[in-house]
Amino acid sequence: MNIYDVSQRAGVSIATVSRVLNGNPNVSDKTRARVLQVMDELGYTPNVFARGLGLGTMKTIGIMCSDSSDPYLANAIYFLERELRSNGYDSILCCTGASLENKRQYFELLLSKRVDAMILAGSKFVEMKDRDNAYIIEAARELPVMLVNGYLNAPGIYSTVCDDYTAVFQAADKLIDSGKRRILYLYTSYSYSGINKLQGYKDALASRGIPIEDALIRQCAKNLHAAKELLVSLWDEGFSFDAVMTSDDSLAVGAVKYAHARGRSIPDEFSIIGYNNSMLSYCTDPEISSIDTKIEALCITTVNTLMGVFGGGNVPLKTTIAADFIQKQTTNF
Amino acid sequence: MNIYDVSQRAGVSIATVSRVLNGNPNVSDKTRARVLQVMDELGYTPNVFARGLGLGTMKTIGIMCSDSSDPYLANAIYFLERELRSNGYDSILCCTGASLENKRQYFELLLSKRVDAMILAGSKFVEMKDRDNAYIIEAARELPVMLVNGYLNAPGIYSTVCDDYTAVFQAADKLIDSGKRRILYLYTSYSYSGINKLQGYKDALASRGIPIEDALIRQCAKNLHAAKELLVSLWDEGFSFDAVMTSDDSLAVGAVKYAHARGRSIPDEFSIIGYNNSMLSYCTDPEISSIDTKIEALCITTVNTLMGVFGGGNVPLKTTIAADFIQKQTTNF
DNA sequence: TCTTAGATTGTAAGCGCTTACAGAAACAGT
DNA sequence: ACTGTTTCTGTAAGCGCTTACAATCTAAGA
Repeated sequence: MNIYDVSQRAGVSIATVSRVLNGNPNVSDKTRARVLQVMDELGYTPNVFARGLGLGTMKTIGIMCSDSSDPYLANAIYFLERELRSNGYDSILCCTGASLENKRQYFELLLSKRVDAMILAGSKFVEMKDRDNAYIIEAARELPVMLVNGYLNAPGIYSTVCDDYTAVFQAADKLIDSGKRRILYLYTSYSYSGINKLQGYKDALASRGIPIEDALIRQCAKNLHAAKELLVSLWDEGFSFDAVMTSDDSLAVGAVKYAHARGRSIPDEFSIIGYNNSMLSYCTDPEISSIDTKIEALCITTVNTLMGVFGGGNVPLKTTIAADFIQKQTTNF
Repeated sequence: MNIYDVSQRAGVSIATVSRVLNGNPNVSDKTRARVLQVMDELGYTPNVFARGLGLGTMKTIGIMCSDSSDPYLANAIYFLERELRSNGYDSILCCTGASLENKRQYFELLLSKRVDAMILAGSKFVEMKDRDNAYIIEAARELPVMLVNGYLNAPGIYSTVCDDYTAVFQAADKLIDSGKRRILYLYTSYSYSGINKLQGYKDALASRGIPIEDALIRQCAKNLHAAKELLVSLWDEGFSFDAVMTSDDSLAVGAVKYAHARGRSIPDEFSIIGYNNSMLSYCTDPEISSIDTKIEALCITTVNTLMGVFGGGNVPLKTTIAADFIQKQTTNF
């Protein structure tokens, strides 16, 4: 059943039906009502392909995320999806994995689907080397590219970021207030937000006159057991520390396990601060104090910004949202 | 740039280009090579709308899940997506939330997008009341509907399920072997798999001559704190139990918290078995023994079955996959 | 060299919709 | 009643692709 059937039954031309479909005001109320009724009677739904062909758009946004099984990103997907839908857009999801080549490939794939915009969820999409981001920058000339928690300075690329720097700075500051001096910093990768977090840590220490020791700053696979083992081995080597901040909750879970394994008492003797305030931070005993990056707000802002771009409004290229420190049981502020 | 440009440049007709695009064998090798080269030179990608219009399909599968932030479903999404893509299909994801009305609505939405099939991930899509499933059964007359871990007996509905019954039966049996007699069963909902799990529990007890007490079978919100509170209050009321099995890892995490709160020693005095073997079960200390439902295998099978359906093969309506018991630290088998 | 089947390619008619443009209808002003 | 406007509707030309069918070419056999 197609637009022609509807037009026949309603006794009008297909152009009129199409106008009704598209909310064109040049249709008399009477005609519009009749057409709508016929559509309803027939249970007509327009063919999206034909529509897309004519309009050149299918009201679909491409969402890329590096790993939907990361609870943080899974949440992001959920919120992005919900917000897009409430604005009348659908989404095509691509989980790219970590490899740059995959990201490029999936990106192309989404572009070939003629999506109206791309949302890259998670900071993993911005590479350190500029030339590795060329494919994004180039695409942004054709369609809006939205980065959730990432930043690239190029026309057509809109960023919604969390103020990770301040969040970590303040959290570290509180740790220092609570008497900690040897604060370990565990991070998983040098992404846009990863760099900001690390800088927040360094500046907080510096601002309190605490020397920054490279040995206290450690990279670690994003895996709770890896984090636990790292801390255990550092400790067993005699390396001392009285708190740990991590760039991700999963590492903080590992820190709790380390503390249990080596009998360190939390939070007084040993404090832990995670990041993302994900479900993981509620699973351990004690529950992990963590930084809530307001993922829902980030996603809402991202979609609102995108709609602004579609609407032709003058939209800021970068929006920053403040994070919240969520005090649970691994700190005693 | 379109197929016409390519045809011009390659000195052939658009029909030939189209044939190359579709892998039609009636093209000489020489011509094919030339066309492919021109496509490459021009960076040509076919317009999906036009293609969809012509073919009546866009090689897109609708995926519905009730909640992508559930780690189990997030994983499912990841695997489904990956498998579909490797078969040349894209996916449109819808996270429906719990309400039946939403599910219906999103279902319609995906149908209107002319997806080639629907995958419903998670057992939450099969309602207890048959008439609430009517919309699915009806849709299955038009296009394949795949249930991941759910079962509906109707033409066109293909199920890939985990053998939850046996998994729970055997796990309960081992608990009994290890000396437990008062085994609490915590479940979140009466879904297809929920019913099977519960039956496995009951039959295991019955087969060992242990009476089934209704008071030992408890429903609980899917929330670790709710589970903890439930156990704490049962215990404080003097209700005794020496093990707990849950229909979801999140409840098992709550059980660990309860054990810590009330000083019960795991696993000897108190054993815990979770379900899904998700990341949550690795976060606690001790880590939770859990049942691995082979989500990856389920997803692979689902997609393979779907491809079989597309290929016109004779495909079983229901495939069952065995689960694995993963022994960690909350049991001592 | 002439046929002829088989391989290859081209022509043109859709697929269902949008929309520029033209035409009809309605209405007000004279 | 006659124009000039304004409002509404219809016609028809795409959008870029697929594919049935017709046309052409090739090469083997007579």
